[in-house]
Amino acid sequence: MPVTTVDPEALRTELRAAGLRVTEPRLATLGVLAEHPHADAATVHRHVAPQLPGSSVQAVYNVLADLTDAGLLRRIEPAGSPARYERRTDDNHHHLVCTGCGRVEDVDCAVGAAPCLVPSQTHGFAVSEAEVIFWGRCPSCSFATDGED
Amino acid sequence: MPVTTVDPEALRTELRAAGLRVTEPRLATLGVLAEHPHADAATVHRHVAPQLPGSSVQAVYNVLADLTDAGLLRRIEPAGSPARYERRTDDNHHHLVCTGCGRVEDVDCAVGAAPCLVPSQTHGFAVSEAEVIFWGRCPSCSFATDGED
DNA sequence: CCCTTCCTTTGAACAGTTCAAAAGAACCGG
DNA sequence: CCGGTTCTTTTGAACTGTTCAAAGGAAGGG
Repeated sequence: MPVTTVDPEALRTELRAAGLRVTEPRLATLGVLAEHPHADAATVHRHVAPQLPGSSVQAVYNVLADLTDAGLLRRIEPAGSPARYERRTDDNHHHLVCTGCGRVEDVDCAVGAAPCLVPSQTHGFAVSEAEVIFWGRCPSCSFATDGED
Repeated sequence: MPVTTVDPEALRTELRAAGLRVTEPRLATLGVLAEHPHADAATVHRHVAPQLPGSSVQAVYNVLADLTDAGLLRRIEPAGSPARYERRTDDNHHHLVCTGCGRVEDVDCAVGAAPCLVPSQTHGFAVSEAEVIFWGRCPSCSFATDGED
């Protein structure tokens, strides 16, 4: 199951397998996310627009929502950032988010399956997933700590 | 360092210690959060309003922002929920969030100090905190899984 | 090739939050 | 105890990111 493919043929297959129709906006969106992981809706639209003149931001939102529902995309919402989307849905990994610029990087999880962590108290909850976000300063922002905050 | 105090005297001391002036809106907000941990801005306002007639939602936002900056409150933003605030700032604990109703519960962290977890790859980031959110269904929502989703 | 279903577009609306200026209250000094 | 300065609150509006709804258009099965 390729996860960062840009090959249109593979994208077609992925869409069909998920029970979705193959359309240009969807192919373009998946293509953009393959090259720009963790892009938000506005970023996806910015990169999709040149290939699909006249496409709207709302169209991107629709596509992203459909693909997310179908399990082809995973949506992450770090505090203070707009929602971001990524194609790595098959593994359980975590994120490293820069408190300065919002940059997001993937961090592999030691345990492959969710939930990789178990809470010490469950309060009766049926826990399905453990979401981990590591907050820190990326290399670029570490040098510019003065003016910030 | 009391953390769930409603005693006005202790709240005063806390504010002064943080270098903030003691005002009714702030005392009321801290009081509400002591009784309703993980309340969002609207909820805080709803509980503050009766004691302080004429207070606005914006006033609550200001107070919450000030107290958060001063370190008296911690702000958490689970995906899909408005920002929530809590008074437990001195320990490093995590959260259990219900995917059905958004209910939030505290989960103690095995390791007291942040970051309690270390990422397997740092990508050059200076990691300061590991935020963990356990997603699941609370007891009430577990019974009503049918209609949902 | 047609029909049904799903998708995209368009336009508007919405929630949560933030911004800015003026009025008011808290604290420090005398 | 009182005045002045500084910090807070109020008021009103604006903004971002996102969602909703109706109508036109395209994809895919027969």
